[in-house]
Amino acid sequence: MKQAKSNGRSERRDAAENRQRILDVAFTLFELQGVEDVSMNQIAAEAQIGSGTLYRRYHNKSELCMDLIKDSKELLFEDIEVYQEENAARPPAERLRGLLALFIKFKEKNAQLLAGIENSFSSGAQSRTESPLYIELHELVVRLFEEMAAQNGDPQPDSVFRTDMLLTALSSNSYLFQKNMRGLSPESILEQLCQTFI
Amino acid sequence: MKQAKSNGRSERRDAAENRQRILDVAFTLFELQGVEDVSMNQIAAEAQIGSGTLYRRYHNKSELCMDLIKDSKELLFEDIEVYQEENAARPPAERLRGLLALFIKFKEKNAQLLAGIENSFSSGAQSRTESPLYIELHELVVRLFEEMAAQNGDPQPDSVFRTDMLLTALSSNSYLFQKNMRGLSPESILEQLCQTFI
DNA sequence: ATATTAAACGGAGAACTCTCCACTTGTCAA
DNA sequence: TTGACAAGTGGAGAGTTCTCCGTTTAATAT
Repeated sequence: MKQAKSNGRSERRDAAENRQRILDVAFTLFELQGVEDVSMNQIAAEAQIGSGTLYRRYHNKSELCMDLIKDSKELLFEDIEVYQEENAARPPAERLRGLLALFIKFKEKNAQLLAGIENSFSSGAQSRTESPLYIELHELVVRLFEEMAAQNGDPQPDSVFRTDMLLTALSSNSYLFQKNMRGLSPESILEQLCQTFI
Repeated sequence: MKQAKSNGRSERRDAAENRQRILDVAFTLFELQGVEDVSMNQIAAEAQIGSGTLYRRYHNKSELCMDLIKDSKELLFEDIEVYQEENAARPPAERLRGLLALFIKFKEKNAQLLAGIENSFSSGAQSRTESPLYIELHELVVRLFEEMAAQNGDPQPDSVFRTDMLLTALSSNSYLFQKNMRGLSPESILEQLCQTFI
């Protein structure tokens, strides 16, 4: 994990220790009290560092959550890739459904952190749509939509737009609303999404 | 405007004056600095009231924005009603498109306040989907979708879900993303929405 | 008029996010 | 080894949102 900075010197040892401590503390605290109810201050205090140090590494809680979820995210994309390869023969619509199913499973497993990511984007800054998770997923989905459009000679419904809508529908806000207010199960959400967008 | 409270005494005169002052100050300040950059404190100070008094009337900036937008909202619904009546003969898909066009015009005219409403929902509290604007719009759109479903005997795509998706696509987040990042004009957004959801 | 009282008031202060910057400390080159 | 210095640190403090609660006051009943 050394040479973290792509240019210049490698990360200082004490800095690396602090980073690890932050991650550990955050993980534990999130587990214990829920992401929403843990403040950056609390994390800093518990990790025995100044809040400035914490903010130096993570500009906001979002970024911290992203770092915490990185491994799961990589697993997700591996799963997706395997699935896509194993089902390369099947029609793209079906492969898209498979991808969505995997993503929904991922959402269920990381609901808290994902909600934390979306709710804690600091004011004027970036949004959900600029996170690597969004961008990478977007790419994959667009490709599938374009494959679908190529098969039937339809007057190309803009794949990028359609993908944005589909992923917006899977944002924590929208997804949790469907679960909690409309009472839909993950399975029926998947079903409805396919019916609406595919 | 007296007897505002449905039960009990009428609103106190000084309270009414304060309310008006708050609204005036907020309107001016929002105009001057942008909704995002005006704090509740600032409004209270400028209106010469304690912040407690401000919060007593509006639990958060969202509610204040909602009060400020009330008149425009009513105009919107009048416009929609007129349009629906004048075009009652046309197919529901077309009427839905008309409704969306009116709503988008409304969004353009009230972009700042609407964004303020969606961004300032205080933490655990209610969301976009519980505002009267959402609920009323939802009702109208569901009706249109159901009319559409009734005409062709399709295996009823759930109108409620479809409406939620459509309105989510028109939330400030999603809408502004399409405008600013994807570079779509209001017209092309309307076009794409129809292609995707109708 | 006067008393009563629910409503309205205001501002201190708790809890938070995030910035700033003077200070400290690993690291690397000499 | 040592010294320069970029990197890292910490905590005060500015600016927010929102709550709490003792005080004031307008509207009503008497």
